[in-house]
Amino acid sequence: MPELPEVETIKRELEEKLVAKKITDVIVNNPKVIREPQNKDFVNQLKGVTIRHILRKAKLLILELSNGKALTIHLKMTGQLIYPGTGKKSRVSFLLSDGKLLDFNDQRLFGELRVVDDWHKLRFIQSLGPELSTLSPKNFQKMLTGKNTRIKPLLMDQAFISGIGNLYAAESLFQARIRPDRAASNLSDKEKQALFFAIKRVLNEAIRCGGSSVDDYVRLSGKKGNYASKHKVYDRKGEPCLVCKTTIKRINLGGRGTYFCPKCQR
DNA sequence: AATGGGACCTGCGCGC
DNA sequence: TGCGCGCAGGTCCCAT
Repeated sequence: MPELPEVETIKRELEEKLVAKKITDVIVNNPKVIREPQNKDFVNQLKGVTIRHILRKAKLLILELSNGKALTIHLKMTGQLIYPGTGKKSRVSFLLSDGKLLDFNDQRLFGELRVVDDWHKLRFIQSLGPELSTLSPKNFQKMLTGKNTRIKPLLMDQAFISGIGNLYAAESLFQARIRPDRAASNLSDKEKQALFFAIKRVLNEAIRCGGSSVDDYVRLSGKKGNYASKHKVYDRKGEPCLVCKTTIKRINLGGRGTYFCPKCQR
């Protein structure tokens, strides 16, 4: 479930550890995670190139390379990047010029590695909406007007706002005291503003904590992030609300488990 | 156009 | 105990 805070955490750690290092070899243990290019070109295009810059767009990691190409990494649900790695359970390992490995692990094989000429042209990138951090509260308010769809699936719609997934949508809506099944268009201006600041606060705090380690997510070092202990509703079905002690409910919205407090959130 | 559901995968936890 | 099933959720794709 890596979302914006988890990917941002890894991005910062990669930046610190990998920039200016060279990829000297690539060990492919499971080619399934390599989406582009399909053949040996993936390895050939990476061997001997230096990692110049590391970027994050929504939940996608982008490593810009000295040959003008980019290595993009999407962790999807169970992807991990570990440095220094062991190569033991990795799907793909990158041997670096310092003699250490960068491991890409991914239990469920949903993750995606690509080498592309121009990452800006990726369809995934082209379809992304803005990140909340680039918006003003007024912008955000305007974007919500006329949207009859339910607020939680809307927040998770990467074409609308990018970076937010199931966990942070739930936590942000709790902080803003808004029920996840409300129609976006019927939120008051005050609620829209509260939501804007709640998302900002939740994402920033999660980044400060190094992300939420539920399921498989770990930081680059292999250590867990610390935000999971701060969750108010996510994965707390049947437990008492930390504010009012009402039992946290779980409903299904847009095919996703959705946690909320029926009393605090209206 | 918005929404729902399935597909992609694997491991875990549940109920019987 | 062991088995089968549902579930976890990011993204794409198709149907309605």
